[in-house]
Amino acid sequence: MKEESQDEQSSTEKKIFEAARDVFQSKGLEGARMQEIADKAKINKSMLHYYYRSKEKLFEKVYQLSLIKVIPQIVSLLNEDLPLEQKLLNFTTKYLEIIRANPDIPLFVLHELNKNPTRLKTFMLNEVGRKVQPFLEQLRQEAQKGNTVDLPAEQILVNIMSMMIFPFIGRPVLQVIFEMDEDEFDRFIEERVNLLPEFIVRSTLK
Amino acid sequence: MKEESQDEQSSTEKKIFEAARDVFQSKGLEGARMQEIADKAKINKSMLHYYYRSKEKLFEKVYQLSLIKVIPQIVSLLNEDLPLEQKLLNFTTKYLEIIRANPDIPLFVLHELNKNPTRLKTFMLNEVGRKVQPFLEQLRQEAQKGNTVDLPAEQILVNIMSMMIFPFIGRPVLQVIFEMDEDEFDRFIEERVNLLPEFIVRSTLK
DNA sequence: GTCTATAAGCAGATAGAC
DNA sequence: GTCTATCTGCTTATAGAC
Repeated sequence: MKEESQDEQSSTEKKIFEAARDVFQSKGLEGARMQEIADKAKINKSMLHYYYRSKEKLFEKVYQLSLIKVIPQIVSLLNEDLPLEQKLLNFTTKYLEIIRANPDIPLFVLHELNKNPTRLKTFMLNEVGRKVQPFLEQLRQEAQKGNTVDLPAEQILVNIMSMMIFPFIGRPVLQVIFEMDEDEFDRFIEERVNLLPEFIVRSTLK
Repeated sequence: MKEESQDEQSSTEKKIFEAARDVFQSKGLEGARMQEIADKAKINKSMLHYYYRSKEKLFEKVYQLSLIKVIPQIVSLLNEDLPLEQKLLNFTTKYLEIIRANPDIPLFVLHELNKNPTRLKTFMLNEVGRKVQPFLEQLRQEAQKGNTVDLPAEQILVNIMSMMIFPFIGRPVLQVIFEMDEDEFDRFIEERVNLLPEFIVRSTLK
C-alpha cells in the first residue's frame, strides 16, 4: 500500500484522498472534520484511518501534492531558452492554465504556510529560488538595454505573480464587489485568462 | 461593559482583544487556541470567557474590526471628485499605507470568507460594490477618450488590487523565493510602496 | 476491507473560592 | 475582577466482529 503509484490506488483510497483534498483546501487543517471527509467520500469514517493512519498524515499528503501541482511546473517555464517576450507569454499563459485548473490551492497553501512558516520551508521552495534567478537576470539585462519598464526585476516578477494569482484568492470579495454570480465570475476569469498574458507583456516591456 | 467604546475598555479587556487579534489572524478561527490567546495576553484563560463569553464571540469581534479597518476607508478614496490620475495616485498611496499597517488582515479575511462565504456577505461588501461603480464608470469614460489601457474597467481594477494586496498575502513564499530575511523583505515592501502608485498610473493610463 | 461500538484526549466553558 | 479546579462535549483514534 505504501509505495503504490496513483493509478494502482484502490478506488476507496482515491475517493478518500479526493474528498480530503476538497475539504482540507476549503476548510484548512484545523477546520476540516474527518467525518466530513468520510461523508464526502461516501465511506465509513474508520476507513480514513485504515488507509492514512491519522488526520495529520492525510493532511500532509494533500498538502504536499498541492505544492507539487503548483510549484515545479512553473519553474521549468522560466528556464526555457527564449527571448523575454516569448518567455513571458509562454509563462503567463501556461501558469494561468495551471492555477485555473487548481483554483483553491493558492489560498490553501498560503494559509497553512502562514500558520506554520517552517513547514516545508526548504521543501522545494528554495530550489525554486535558485531557478528564478536566471529569469531575474534576464529581466535586468533587458532593463539595461532600456527594453523593460523602469522597476527592479523582483518588483516586476511580483507584479506578474500578483495579477495572475490574486483573482483566485480574492474571488469571494471580488464577486460581491462586482455583483457577479458564479457563472458571471467564471466568465470574468475566462476573459482575464485571455487578456492577461498580452497585457503583462505590454506593461513589462516597452 | 457591553457598550463601552474602545478607550474606556479595561486594560485587561484590551490586552485580550489584541492577543486574540494576533492569534486569530495568524491561525484562523479553528486553528486558534484560547490557551494561546490567554498566554499571549498574560492572563488567565477564564478571563477570556468573563469578558467575551465564548470563543465564537471573541472571534466575531476580531473579524468585524478587521473588516472595518480595511474596507470602508478604501471606498471613500474612490469617490473623491478628482481627475483619474490624481484619484489613482491618491487611492493607491493611501490604500498601501492601510494594508501596510495591517498586513495580516487580507489573508485572514479571505481564509475565513473562503470557509464560510455567506458570513457577512451582505455586511458592508455590497455597499462597497455600489460605491465602486462610479469609479468603474470613470475608467470607462477615460477609455472611450482613448486615455486608458485597452482593458475592461473591472480587469483594470483587479490588476490594481492584485498588485497592492498580493505581496502581503504571499510574503512567506516570496521571501523564500527571493532568499530574503525579514528585514530584507520589509525593505522590499518599502521599495514597493514607493514605486507602485506611480507604476499603476503608468500601466493604467496612456 | 469494511463496519459498529467505544475509548482517549483535548479544548471550550463553567463553578465557586477569594 | 481574577484565580483554581472541574465538567462537558466533541473529534480523533482504536478494538474487534464480520
